[in-house]
Amino acid sequence: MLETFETVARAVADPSRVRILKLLQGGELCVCQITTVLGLAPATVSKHLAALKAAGLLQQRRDGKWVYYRLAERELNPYAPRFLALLATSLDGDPTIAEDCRMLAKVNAVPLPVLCDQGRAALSPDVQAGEATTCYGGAP
Amino acid sequence: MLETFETVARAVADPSRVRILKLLQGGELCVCQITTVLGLAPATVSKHLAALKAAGLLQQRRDGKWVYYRLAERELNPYAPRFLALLATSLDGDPTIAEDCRMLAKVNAVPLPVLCDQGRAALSPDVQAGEATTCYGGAP
DNA sequence: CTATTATTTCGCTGAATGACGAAATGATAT
DNA sequence: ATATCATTTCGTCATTCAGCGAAATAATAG
Repeated sequence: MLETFETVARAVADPSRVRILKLLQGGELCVCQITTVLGLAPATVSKHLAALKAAGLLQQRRDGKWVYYRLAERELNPYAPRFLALLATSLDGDPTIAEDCRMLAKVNAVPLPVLCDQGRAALSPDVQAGEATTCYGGAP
Repeated sequence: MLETFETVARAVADPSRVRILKLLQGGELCVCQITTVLGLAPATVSKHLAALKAAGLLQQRRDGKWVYYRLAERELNPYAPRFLALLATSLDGDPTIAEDCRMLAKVNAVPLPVLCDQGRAALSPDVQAGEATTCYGGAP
């Protein structure tokens, strides 16, 4: 029980994993999308996702070649929902999280095959003016 | 901001530190009391307490030779109260936490000078029957 | 069946950390 | 001042872990 709690707490105690969780507040994303936003190696991201899933914070879904992750709605770990709730109302003003959010908007504009192939090189060099790059419910 | 969050999350992501926080739900305790309950070296406990304090989860008070720690009521870290609230309603059924609670009852029965001097050797060999060793509001 | 592609696992390295004993600090008491 | 005692800091060791590249796996495409 203490160990169960610790697993979730440890999962949340890493900035990269928090960034992933905040990204997924906007809905499910495939691994290559997350990888591109974070700017980390696929192996690293995959490990983080495995840790978050092991903590009951994420769920997985396979669609063809792509694996999509989303915030857990199933309660595998009794503490997971509480940490997710805490996170849902935290860090929205953080510059890194905000930047990730902007980056996600760009990533969403690129088809998956192109994104997976080219990574960040597939992104538009700058945000198009006039486009409402809303993130997920938060203020700009 | 992300770093501020991380500091609290990391502080909570260790079982010894969680045990300390749960112990302090019953009110302030001096270092030697915490040390005795946890069964760890004073140096180790001191470091944990410093980490918890740095995370804004604890406050300190000196009374003569003794230093008392308590859960922070001052908001030094904006995320600290939320983690404390989460912890307040967590782990009450955990065996380790429950055992710590029983141990605390014994510790409270010993005067501080004796406890600091003798450590666990000062504790009664077993719980006295008929004594209501209530912990902190939780069910037995 | 054989690429090709997305993701995961493996093996490694450098950095962070929990544990302890020993020494330093802060405070009281003699 | 000197001694004593509680706590903290320092130095060390073993373990853990984030990050990466390379190799393995899983799934589609040809």
